[in-house]
Amino acid sequence: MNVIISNKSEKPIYQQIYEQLSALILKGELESGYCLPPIRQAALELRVSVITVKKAWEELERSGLIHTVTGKGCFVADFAPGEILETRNRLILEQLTLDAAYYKSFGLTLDEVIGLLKKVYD
Amino acid sequence: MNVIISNKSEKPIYQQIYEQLSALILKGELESGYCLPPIRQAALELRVSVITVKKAWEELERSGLIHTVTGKGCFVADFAPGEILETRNRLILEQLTLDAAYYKSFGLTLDEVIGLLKKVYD
Amino acid sequence: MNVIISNKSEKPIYQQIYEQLSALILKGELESGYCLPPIRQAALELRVSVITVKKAWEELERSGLIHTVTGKGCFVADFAPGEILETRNRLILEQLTLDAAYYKSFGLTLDEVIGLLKKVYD
Amino acid sequence: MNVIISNKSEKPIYQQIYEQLSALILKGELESGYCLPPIRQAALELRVSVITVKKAWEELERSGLIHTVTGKGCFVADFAPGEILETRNRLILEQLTLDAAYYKSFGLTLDEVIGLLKKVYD
DNA sequence: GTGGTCTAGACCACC
DNA sequence: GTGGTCTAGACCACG
Repeated sequence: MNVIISNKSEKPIYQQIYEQLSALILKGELESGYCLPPIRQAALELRVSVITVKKAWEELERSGLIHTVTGKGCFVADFAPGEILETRNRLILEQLTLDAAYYKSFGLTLDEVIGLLKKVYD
Repeated sequence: MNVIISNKSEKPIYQQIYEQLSALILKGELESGYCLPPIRQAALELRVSVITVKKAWEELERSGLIHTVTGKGCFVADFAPGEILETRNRLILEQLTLDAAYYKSFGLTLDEVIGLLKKVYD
Repeated sequence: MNVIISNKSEKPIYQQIYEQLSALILKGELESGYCLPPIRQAALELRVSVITVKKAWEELERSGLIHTVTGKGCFVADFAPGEILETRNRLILEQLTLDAAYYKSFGLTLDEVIGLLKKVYD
Repeated sequence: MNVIISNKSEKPIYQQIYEQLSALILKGELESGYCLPPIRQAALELRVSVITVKKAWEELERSGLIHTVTGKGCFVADFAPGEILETRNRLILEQLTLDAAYYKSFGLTLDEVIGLLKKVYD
């Protein structure tokens, strides 16, 4: 599953799961048609409630990243060629826009941000 | 006060106040020794609860940005020369490190991030 | 068999099969006495479980549309003259009544519904 | 609240609540800014679990019909002029398209459907 | 007071 | 076996 949960994070657990799985799918590490583990098994592995896992799965389905077949399981969705890249870029751009607003609120110029980014981007 | 509150933001109100005031202080727009308005007056201006304002003030004090004098008011803290810049950079670096981790989780290279950042950084 | 199954439909598979077969019978495309394929063969053709096919067959028998003869097979039922039309109309009227209630709950008049229906009824 | 729940319906309870409330909002019976009852109170009135109500409320928010303010309550959203009509028509058209497909599967002509509709549309 | 999240445990429909 | 729904009850953050 390769999902790490932190109880200390201010983010709700279901969202941590959602974000990590969506990242895995959008990076292509989980291929189309791949069958996710059953929610009850995933709940055991992650040591969270079944409902918490289900909530994350629901978000993934709502985003069009997985497809649920009742009685069979949940499968990574098919993507049209290029669609996966497009979705990835949209998600990242949304985040970047928020981040940029934050930096600007401190009066940072674009060049300053780039300079700092180079330092922390291992 | 120059603080804008949005009920539609997913951020709690006290945090919106905290972030905007800390940005004002760290940008130097509120000088050392400046006296913040009494919380009751600020609450009226911002149309929020006194409790909410108090919580924001407490956060500012915890960050060392303001200093409360009982019975007199809350004052923007004194900063040693350069200290204000240092504090600003520390806050920004913390955020940038988190952001960088997020971008990397999608497999983006530093150059790609910089390219996107240039687009959204008006 | 002329039955199309969609895993992406929100309807359960057995119901998809039931609806399509009942429509075929009520439209007269499957005549009285016609012998349905054995459930195992139907399951292979439709690429679904035998249990699923059996459930659809059971629904058809419950509706009086087919008749099972143990050891021989399942046959489309005999209809008295006019009976098939009557059954068809009863099923459709049940659905139409439900639909009409839904439209009315939004305050639509009969004329508005008819107008919209003309647009979507290719 | 004017919501009627049927345990006999094949539709899940949260969806029944969602559909009826969205109909009320789209019909304009609940005006913009109207504050829905707290989920716990609604749960008592409707004699269902708090979570079930919450699920319905979440769907409403996802559809853009209500707006949740943590700690204050849930309010009927503001609509741009005409937007509410547009949304209403979109929802109804979706349903009508499904219904039309069903009628056509039985071989009904448009005129036949209209004829039957006139009978059941009180 | 409000909503947000999480839990454990149950029953059902479907395959 | 799978997911879908519902329950009661708990704790937290926010105002």
